[in-house]
Amino acid sequence: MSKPKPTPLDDVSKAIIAELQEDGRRSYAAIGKAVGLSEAAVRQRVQRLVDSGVMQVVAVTDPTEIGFARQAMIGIHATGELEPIADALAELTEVDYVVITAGSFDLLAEVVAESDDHLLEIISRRIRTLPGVMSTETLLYLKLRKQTYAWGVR
Amino acid sequence: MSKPKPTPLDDVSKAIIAELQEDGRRSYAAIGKAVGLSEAAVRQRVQRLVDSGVMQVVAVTDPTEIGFARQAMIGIHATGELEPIADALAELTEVDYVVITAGSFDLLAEVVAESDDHLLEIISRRIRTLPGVMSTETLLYLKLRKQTYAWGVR
DNA sequence: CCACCAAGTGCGGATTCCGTTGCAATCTCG
DNA sequence: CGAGATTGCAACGGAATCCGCACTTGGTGG
Repeated sequence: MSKPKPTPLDDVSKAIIAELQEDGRRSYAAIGKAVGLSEAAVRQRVQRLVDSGVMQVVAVTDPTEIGFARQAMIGIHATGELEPIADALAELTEVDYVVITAGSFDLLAEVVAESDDHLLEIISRRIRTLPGVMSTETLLYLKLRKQTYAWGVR
Repeated sequence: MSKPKPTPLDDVSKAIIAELQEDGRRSYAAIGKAVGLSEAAVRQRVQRLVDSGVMQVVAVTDPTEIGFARQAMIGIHATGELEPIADALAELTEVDYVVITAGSFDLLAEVVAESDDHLLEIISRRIRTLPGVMSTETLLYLKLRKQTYAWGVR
């Protein structure tokens, strides 16, 4: 939600995040015991982390398991400013991931669709028509092999 | 964790997942009210969904916020069987995302690293040396614009 | 027909959550 | 300096939640 946070994030908060990366429903009391803080303090910090947009606790799934049959990464070549294009992509509900990159593509967007038709429509009607988009390349997902959220639990 | 799950997943479970995609810490009682089930039934279903590997409730963050400065998507061209390569990539802790794709790349792997040196080491020493990997292309992330987990909350 | 299994409900008791209060350390300026 | 503001944490009590268990209910198959 917010951006004004160049805070480096202290070790205790990192430990709290690590706990919640393992199990997002772990109790504040248990986390407190693990990181050496009271339950209320943990609750406060979690609230702050969520409010500041640093962390969110959510359910994640393999989309194919819940009826989204087609997924693809779209590599995009563009001209001009990239951020407005990224913003436009981000507004599409079928696009769940947008990154600006340095490499052979200017942008990457991950698309989750219900069918081939649906996927085709998103790419050709929603994405390729955006101003600034020169060309796209579709990398259709055949198999999702790993999906982890445990950075920092090294 | 498990694979023996061709279950299509019923509407109630989808609704539960949708609730937890909005807020992973929402109470079982509140979810039960929303989907029309008792608290205990919701608890059972969530437990089952997690145990079967369909869903997990976790904290997610923007890695740059917690000290991982460099991220990149690695596009990989390979020969032979792709699954063993995907498995090998999945074993690397710095790799948080692995997909087998149909397109100009055979595999995509997302890497989270602490520094340029770290990133370089992973790519050149860990990934490019894997048997079957012919060539790689690094798409360095400049800016993560969107990261959503709310499939099904359309 | 009945045993069996899966899934749901109802019900305490233990635990957790949550708002509030109080305290100590740190910041802030005049 | 030093009074006031701010921040972060501990403590606490009432409300809500979680959790395990026993008890229905609705298929399913022998």
